[in-house]
Amino acid sequence: MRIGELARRAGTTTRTLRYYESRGLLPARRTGNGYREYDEEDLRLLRQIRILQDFGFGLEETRPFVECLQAGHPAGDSCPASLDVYRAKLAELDAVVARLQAVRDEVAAQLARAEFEAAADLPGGPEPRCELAPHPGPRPGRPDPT
Amino acid sequence: MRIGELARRAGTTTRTLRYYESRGLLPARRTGNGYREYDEEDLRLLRQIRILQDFGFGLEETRPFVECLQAGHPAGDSCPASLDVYRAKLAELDAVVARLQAVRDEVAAQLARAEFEAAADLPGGPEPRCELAPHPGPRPGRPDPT
DNA sequence: GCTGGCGTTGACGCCCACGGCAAGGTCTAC
DNA sequence: GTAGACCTTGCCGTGGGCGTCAACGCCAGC
Repeated sequence: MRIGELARRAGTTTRTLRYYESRGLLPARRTGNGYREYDEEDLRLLRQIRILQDFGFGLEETRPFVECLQAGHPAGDSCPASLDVYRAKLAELDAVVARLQAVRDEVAAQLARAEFEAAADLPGGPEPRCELAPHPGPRPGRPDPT
Repeated sequence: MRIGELARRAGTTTRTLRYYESRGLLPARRTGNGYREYDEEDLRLLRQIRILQDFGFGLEETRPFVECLQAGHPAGDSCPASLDVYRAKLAELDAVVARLQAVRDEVAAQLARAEFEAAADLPGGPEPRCELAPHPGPRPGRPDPT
């Protein structure tokens, strides 16, 4: 099949397939007129790439899976190199999630504090500020020059 | 103070400060010779930007905080617009964390399955494959959650 | 005067996975 | 013979937050 059909069947674009080939990820045979020629095996490789891409894997990270399939293994993750990528991605995801969770909690704390201070400033007196603002400053809103 | 000193005191670079100015985030006065001139208030604004940047806020998301300080408020998050940014970022972080967590679990499941299949293939006979790869289609045994 | 350390603007590079467009070649159908 | 659907290569654009020159101006010290 040619590039357009492969793209349609894999739910992607010809531009993407040409990009993969330029990266050496999905090489194509050529017909006499220079057109790229693909087969069902290429469709399998491509689907493997797309699955991993959907998971957020980088293109280079999909390479071991593709090479594993090209080597004739039953699945893209039948090879040790693919498992290593799985493990590395898992560790990376754990690290990212932990970091984002920490940021999330910090932002939540800042929001709670700021909301509390706003509520303390508006209705009652300026009393609660004695602990929250260490040194005296200009109290409420000044006339803004804009 | 001039741009180099401000950059040093804020732990950033002159390139960054010029970039902020080009974005209209941290405008600078100019001395007679064209040099940028900053004061302590600019340092406060810059520190506010840096804190939020470290949290992963985009530059545009820091703008309400900077404007809040410029308007004379005691803190960058003393204004409703800043609180809105906090809330939006919180929701965004929750969504991202949930998505990454789901991907993480999926990758963990794929890894466990692939490791199991590899262990089943290596030591014993090729028996277990009769169920895992019955026909040459892509049969990675995905959990099919939906 | 000359060196060196500051400052200025402008422009390009980077990363990543493509999208979009231009200018052309190729094949099929009518 | 011609429309139009496909294909080719090549190059620029995208977004975010800067890094890294390049080429020049300003100023202090010796």
